Amino acid sequence: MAQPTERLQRYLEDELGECRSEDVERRLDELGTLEAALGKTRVDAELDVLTALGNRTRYTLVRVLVAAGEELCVCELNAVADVTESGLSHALGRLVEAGLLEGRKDGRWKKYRATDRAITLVTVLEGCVDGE
Amino acid sequence: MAQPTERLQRYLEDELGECRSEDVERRLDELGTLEAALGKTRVDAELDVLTALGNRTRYTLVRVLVAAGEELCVCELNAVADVTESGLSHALGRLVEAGLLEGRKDGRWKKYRATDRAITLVTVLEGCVDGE
DNA sequence: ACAACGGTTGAACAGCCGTGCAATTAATTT
DNA sequence: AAATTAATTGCACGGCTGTTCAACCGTTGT
Repeated sequence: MAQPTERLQRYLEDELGECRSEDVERRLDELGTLEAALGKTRVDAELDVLTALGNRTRYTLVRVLVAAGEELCVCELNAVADVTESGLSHALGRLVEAGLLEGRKDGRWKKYRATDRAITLVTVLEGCVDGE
Repeated sequence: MAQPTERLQRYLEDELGECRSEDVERRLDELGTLEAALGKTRVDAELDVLTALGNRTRYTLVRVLVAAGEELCVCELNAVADVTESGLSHALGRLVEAGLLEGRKDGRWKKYRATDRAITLVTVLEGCVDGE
């Protein structure tokens, strides 16, 4: 949303053959609508999920929990994640916050399992990445 | 992979009632297998995609291009992304590298469109996040 | 050939993010 | 009740990442 509308003007002239300033306005409006249709709240939520997954420690945890197909104890996950117990806890917290894991306290142990959201995302990612 | 195998030992005693050191070995092996099955190369590729998407500028670009359903010129995208032209270029480059966009040079203009991978991921994300 | 334009690239800097340390809470055991 | 254990939390620091600025390349037009 800077002022270089001139470039867009020239581009539209190239594409349409002709271009009045109202054409530029219209195009800008279309693009604005396209962007607005995303919805900031929604994008924020999706970004939260993406950034939660976009880290080796956290992604590995999710992947393992999905693969396990059952809940695992923190002390078990500790053997998987290459971080301090503290770091592990931070990671798990972030993932719960993003709705990718669910935690359950069982006596003095705490167990985590992957949510449907996590399962779906990991499965799709696995499917569409690396077919290459 | 630290030395606190003792905690896992105690946990397994709790779970199984009884636990010999070979049980701990077995569990550690299971967890190791689970982790190894992920495949470092694959995880790396997936992380690359996730970190590429996990940024407001880049994710917005992908979202817009998917919603547009057609290729858009850099000068059009410039109206959408809230960054310098240079920043825009960096973002687009990163997305191409992650296999989320494809670029095509058309005369003096350059156009980008979303790949199938991007379409799939955005669609799924939109579907499983924020139904809440 | 030169100038202008569209877009990219590399370097540099600011701000964020992941991790570890130390202290803390909650549950269990003695 | 005190001590031990499992796990979390706040803080601080180092490193990574996103952005901008400036210089550059390729194409188009004169």
